[in-house]
Amino acid sequence: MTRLVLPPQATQVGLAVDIAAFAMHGGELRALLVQRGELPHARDWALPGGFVQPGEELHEAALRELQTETAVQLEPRHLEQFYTFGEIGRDPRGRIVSVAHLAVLPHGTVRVSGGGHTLGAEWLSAHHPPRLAFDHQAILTRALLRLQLRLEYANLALDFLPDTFTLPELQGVYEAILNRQLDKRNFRKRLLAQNILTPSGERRSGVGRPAQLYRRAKNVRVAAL
Amino acid sequence: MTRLVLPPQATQVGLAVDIAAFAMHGGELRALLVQRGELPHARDWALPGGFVQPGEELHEAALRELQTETAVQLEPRHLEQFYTFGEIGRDPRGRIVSVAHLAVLPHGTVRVSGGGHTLGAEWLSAHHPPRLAFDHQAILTRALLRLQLRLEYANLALDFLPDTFTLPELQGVYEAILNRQLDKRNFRKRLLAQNILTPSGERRSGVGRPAQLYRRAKNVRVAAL
DNA sequence: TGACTTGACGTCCACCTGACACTAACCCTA
DNA sequence: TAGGGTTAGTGTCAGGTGGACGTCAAGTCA
Repeated sequence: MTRLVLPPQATQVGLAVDIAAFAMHGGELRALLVQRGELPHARDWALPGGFVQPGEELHEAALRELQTETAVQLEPRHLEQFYTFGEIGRDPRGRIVSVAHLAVLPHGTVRVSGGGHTLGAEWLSAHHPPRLAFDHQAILTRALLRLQLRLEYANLALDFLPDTFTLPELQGVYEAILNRQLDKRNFRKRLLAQNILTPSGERRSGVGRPAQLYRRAKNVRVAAL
Repeated sequence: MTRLVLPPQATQVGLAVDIAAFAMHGGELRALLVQRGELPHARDWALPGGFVQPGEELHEAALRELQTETAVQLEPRHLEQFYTFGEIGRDPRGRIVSVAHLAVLPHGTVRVSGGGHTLGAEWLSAHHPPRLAFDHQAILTRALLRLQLRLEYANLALDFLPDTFTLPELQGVYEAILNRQLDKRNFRKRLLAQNILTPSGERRSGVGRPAQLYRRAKNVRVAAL
């Protein structure tokens, strides 16, 4: 085979991935953020992410960075590439192109800890995050939009909850993601009509009337981003 | 300011853009393809595209490549980045990441000519293209899906037509993009209800009953991808 | 036991969508 | 000039969807 070389005008750039990972926490939609330990933007909050290594696929890099920076282990199906940020000047270190990924964290993956070059990792408000490094606010905003779009078709919300859950809890997830209130009755009607929930038979007590517990119906395909 | 350097593990990759450009031609949806003049995949058909140059934004690179390879001059608003293809091995020359763009060619931009390193440029069937180089078939397929999605909300179809057009012509655009037949009466109902068309008063003769000519209504924002 | 809290439920209306068949206007040819 | 060919143009009905809305039910707790 003929020896092939890159043409000289091919720009060499740094290739990175960033991950906007979401979960429910305290009845609120939260994003997984890390506090940077290095320049540039040391001590600022940022999305987890980093450089793709040679021989590594984009989604592999995203999973690895998530793992090392926040100790979150994620399955590939919870990850979706959604936009690539390549603007000149977005990173002071040079031309760095970042392929941004959206991640939905299944309930239980919530324990995080800093690692790698970070000072720590935390779940912070997705709709009102602190000041973010680089162009990460733009990335987060776009990720939220995508998440809201996805919510409509895929039965994505179930991933935010444990195996069994009540309808009001599920509604809470929708409201947290969409950032607006929904009507109780219409919500039930819609969700139950989809036949993706089966009552577990048990009920959950608390304040007020106990709620029926549901689980994902047997034949329902798990949501893939 | 502290001197910043890229960390050593940062993968340097070739950064490219590819463009899936669509137009109507002969009552059919067509994609703009070029015949490669160089290895690899010499003489194969491919999407127009190429390497991003230093100091060049992604969308600028896309517009430039389109211009040099196909002589098509396009406004930025007709261009939308939609997915990034970065799989290892997608290009035999090494790690090359391509940011794929979707382009809608306004009517009249149809004259093309080969240029750059290509043997020629042509409008070929979008739904049944020839064998394509690299992973360009996957890119094209994804672009088509995005185009179909976009068609629903944005009033994207108008860009495929000249200033004045008939309703049957517009319906033809929808059908070509969606790749299925639509009902005349329902189509008219839907489109006219949107108040984005105004009758020009004139009519177009041909075979059969002359059709009313319409134009884009005054206050309608032009579709932006 | 009564007040409070939260869950559960049904109806109505507006709107949208899709299915469906006939008439109208023009051209061309015999 | 009459008739056939061809395409444009129109309305109705049924079913489904989505949103607005109030009331009763089942617990907890003081």
